[in-house]
Formats: sequence, structure tokens, C-alpha cells
Amino acid sequence: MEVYEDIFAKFLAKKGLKLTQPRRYILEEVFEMHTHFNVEELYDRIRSKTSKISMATVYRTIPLLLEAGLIQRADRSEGRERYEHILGHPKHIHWVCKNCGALWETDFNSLYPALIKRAQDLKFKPDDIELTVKGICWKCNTNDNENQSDEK
Amino acid sequence: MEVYEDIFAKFLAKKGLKLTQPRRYILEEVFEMHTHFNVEELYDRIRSKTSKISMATVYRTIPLLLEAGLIQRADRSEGRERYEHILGHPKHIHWVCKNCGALWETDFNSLYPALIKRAQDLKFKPDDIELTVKGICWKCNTNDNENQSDEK
DNA sequence: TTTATATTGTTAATGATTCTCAATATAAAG
DNA sequence: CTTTATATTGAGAATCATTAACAATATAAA
Ligand SMILES: [Mn+2]
Ligand SMILES: [Mn+2]
Ligand SMILES: [Zn+2]
Ligand SMILES: [Zn+2]
Repeated sequence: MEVYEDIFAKFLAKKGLKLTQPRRYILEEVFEMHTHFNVEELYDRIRSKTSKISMATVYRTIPLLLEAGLIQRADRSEGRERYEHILGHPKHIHWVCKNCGALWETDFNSLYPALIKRAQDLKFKPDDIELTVKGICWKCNTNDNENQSDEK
Repeated sequence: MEVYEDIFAKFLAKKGLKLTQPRRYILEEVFEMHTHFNVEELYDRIRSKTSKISMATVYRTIPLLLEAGLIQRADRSEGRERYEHILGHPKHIHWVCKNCGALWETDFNSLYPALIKRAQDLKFKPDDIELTVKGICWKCNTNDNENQSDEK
């Protein structure tokens, strides 16, 4: 039994809920995917393996996974919420290229303790940290030679 | 003429667009508000002063203000996108209490140069930085005496 | 089995955002 | 002051992601 399955089972049990087959399918798929995903993508991937799942159940399970700390909101594109699993994915910074849409992830490193300290000063008990930097990636930066002068 | 008006007018002109009355109302209201706002709140506030505005125009103007760098996406609550104006509001960290919903803002201070340096290492040209920390604020932390022991 | 409760899928409802389109404003040109 | 070409607007319809309702079904304990 995978770690995340154990965590989810215990989380559910504590709430008087059950780890059913549909919930298991969702959980499995969430941890087989290693990218940010939205609900529809998740549903489609599960659906390609079994038909014993419905969109509604996926939507209903997302908040449970969030509350269990197994996934987190990652970003939002074209109106759709996106998520990513957490276990094995320590907190990281998201770098999003405004030009090509590419996504990079890097460690917080020294920024993390700095933030924690800041939180302590504010007597704030941090839980989720979301740091996203949007800009132009190195690839798009070298390809585009049209940002040299200002205007005209 | 306010600075932001000047900026917006120039931005629009460069795109062959005009600074019309409805756009002016929106711009004014955006800079009279000093909190995060969603489109409906913005619309309602303008509406309380004049009826010469429609929801559609507000929705259409938001992307223009974003592109002009006059507002930025701040957060999202209950499915609604929220914004805040930028001029006079330097980049800041958002601290959101998961319990009472309160929002704090603090300066980036030393975190900012650290992030910029990190960007340089990645050859990434940063544009927007969004740092939100969710957790429990000091008020909720002291009021709640139910988080002492773990369970049972 | 029986029973009480949680879960599911289907389908309808909701609600924010976007689109359509005809009417109107705007600014330049004559 | 007209004419003209283009941009803008408001009203309402259309979209589309997410939620809610509800009856049928699964689950686990008694
Ligand atoms: Mn990520
Ligand atoms: Mn803010
Ligand atoms: Zn790029
Ligand atoms: Zn609080």
C-alpha cells in the first residue's frame, strides 16, 4: 500500500468517510501524474482506464484531497483551477513564461527560512506558501530580438 | 490629471483606442478603492455614482488595465477573480488567514532582491511576482484553544 | 439479513465570464 | 457644421466550470 493511500484512508476514517473504489482511482491517478492538472484532465485519464467514475465524484474528491494535504492548488489557466500532488514534491517556486507558457519549478532554498522567520515576526502560523513568478523564460528571451529599443 | 489617467491614456492611444467616459469611471474607481476587489464590486461602486456604465464594459476594461500595468490579479475567492491597483502599492506579500479570512500585506524587503538574484541565475526575466502565504493569523491563533493536543 | 449511513451517477442549476450585435459615440476630414 | 470611418457601448444570449439535488446503490456494523 502506497504512503498516500495510507494517509488518505486515515484522513477519511477520521471523518467517518470511506476509501471507496472511485476515490481510489482518483488518488492513484493523482499520484501517477507528475504535472499540474485540472479536473477534466484527471477525469479523462481515469476514464481511459475504467468507466467506473463520474465527473461529479472527481469534483467532490478534490476538496478532500486538498484537506488531507495530498494535493494543492497550483495555478489557474483559462478559468480552470489546476492542482498538483504534494508527496515527493516539496514546496517549490513556480516560474511561468508569459510568452511560451512553459512552467519551471525550483526549490525555495534560502527563501523558505526567510519566509518562516517573517511569519514568526507576524505571529502568523503559515500553512500553504504559494510563490509564482511570471515573466519571460531564457528561451523566449534569446529568440526574441524585438525587445531591445523601447518604441517607435 | 492623475498619473494613472495619463498612463492609461497613453497606453490606449498607442493601441489606437480612446479614453472614453466609461473607461474613465472605471479607472477612477479602481484607484479610489484601496482593497482587493472583484468585477462586481467595482461595477456596483461605479453604479452607485452613475448609471452610465455596464457590466460588459467593466469586464472588457479589466484586461486593458492589466495590460497597461495599472492593476494586477490579487487572489481568487469563491470562484471570483480579484484585483488591486498597482500605483502607490509596491509589490507586497499577501498573508491570508484560513480561519477568519483576514488579509495582511507586508513588504517583500530582503526577499525581493533574493528572488531577483534567483531569477538571474535562471536567466528568467521576471515581471509579476505573486507571493501568498495562507495560514492562521495571530488573532485566530490566540482565540482558538482547541489546537493544543492532536486528537481524541 | 437488517439497518443506518455514506456514496455515487445523472441531470439540472448556478454563476462568472465572454460573445453577439445593433445603436451610439468619437475624431478626423471635408 | 456635415460626412464618414472606426471604435465603443449596453443588453442580453451563450459558454463553461463548478455545485447542488435526488434517487439508486454500496458499505459496514449490528
Ligand atoms: Mn508545481
Ligand atoms: Mn494586495
Ligand atoms: Zn518562454
Ligand atoms: Zn484569522
